[in-house]
Amino acid sequence: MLIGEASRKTGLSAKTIRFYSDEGLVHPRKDPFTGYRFFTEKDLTRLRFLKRARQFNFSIRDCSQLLSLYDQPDRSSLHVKTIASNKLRELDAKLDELNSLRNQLLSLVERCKGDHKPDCPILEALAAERN
Amino acid sequence: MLIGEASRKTGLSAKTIRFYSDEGLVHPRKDPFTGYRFFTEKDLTRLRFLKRARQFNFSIRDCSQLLSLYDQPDRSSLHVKTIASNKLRELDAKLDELNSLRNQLLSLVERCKGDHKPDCPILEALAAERN
DNA sequence: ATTGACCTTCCAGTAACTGGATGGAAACAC
DNA sequence: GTGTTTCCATCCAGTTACTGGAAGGTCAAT
Repeated sequence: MLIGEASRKTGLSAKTIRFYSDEGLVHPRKDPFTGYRFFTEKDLTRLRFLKRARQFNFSIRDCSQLLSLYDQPDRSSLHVKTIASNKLRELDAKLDELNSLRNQLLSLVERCKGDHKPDCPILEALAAERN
Repeated sequence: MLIGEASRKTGLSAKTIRFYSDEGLVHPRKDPFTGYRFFTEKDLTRLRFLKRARQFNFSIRDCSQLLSLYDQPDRSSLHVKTIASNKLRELDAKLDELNSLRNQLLSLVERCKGDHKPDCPILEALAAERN
C-alpha cells in the first residue's frame, strides 16, 4: 500500500512516516522510478510499534533499540526491561518535579485575589530576592 | 557589572543571559564601542524573575507577558492569575498523562521477567495489533 | 609584548516533528 | 488527449530554549 493508506491505518501522519523512514526505523520498498514508498503489513506493525513506543515517551533512539530487539529472536528480555526501567525512572523523576511545581504554583494562584488591583503574590514570588 | 558576574549571581549561563537579552527580556546597557553588556541590580532582578518563571515551566512568551505586567504599576492581578491558572491547567493535564503512562509502563515492567530469554510482555504490548 | 581571562557575534545542532513550496505521477472526466 | 484532482516526492524553514564551538576583539597583569 502507499503512504496515504499506511497513514490512515496507523494514525500517523504521512510526514511522520516519511520521517521514520528517513531515520531508518521502517524500510518500505521504494519504486526506483517514481520514488513511491510501498508498505507491507509488517511495515504497518513496525509503525504501530513506533506509535505506541512514542506514546510511552520513548525517544527515537530508544525506539530504534527496541525495534532492533524486536527483530532479534535471540534477544534477552532483560535488555528490554532495562530500557523500559530507565524510562520509568525518568518518568518518575519528571512526575516528582512537575508535582512539586504544580503545588507551588497552585498555592500562589490560590493566594492571588485576581482582582483589578496590582498586588499579586505570584509576581512577588517570581521577583523575590531569595532563591 | 559584566555578563560573567551577572551569570555567577543569577546562576544562569552567560549564553542564556545573552539569549534573553537578544529576545528583549532584559535590557542591559551596551558599550557602543566594545559591545560589552552592563547589568544593574534591576537587571539581575529581572534575570532571577526569568529563572524562577522558567522553572515554573512558563514559556518565554509567558515570561515576557509576566515581566511586562511586573513593569506595569497599574496592572490587575487578575491578568497575572489568568496566565498562572492556564499554566496550572497545563501542568495538571501533563501530570495526568504522565501518570497514566507511568502506571501502564510500570505494569509492563513488572510483568517482564528480565532474564536471558526472548519472551517479553513489553515488546508484545508495543507490537500488539489492537490499539 | 604577551599571556590569560574576559567579552563579542555568528553558525550549527538539539528532538521530533510540522508546514509549505514545488513538481512529478496516477486516475478519472470530458 | 487534455484538464482536474488527488496523491506522491524532495527540500527548506520553523518550532523551543537554549548549548557548543569558532573566530576574533578587550582588558589587566606580567
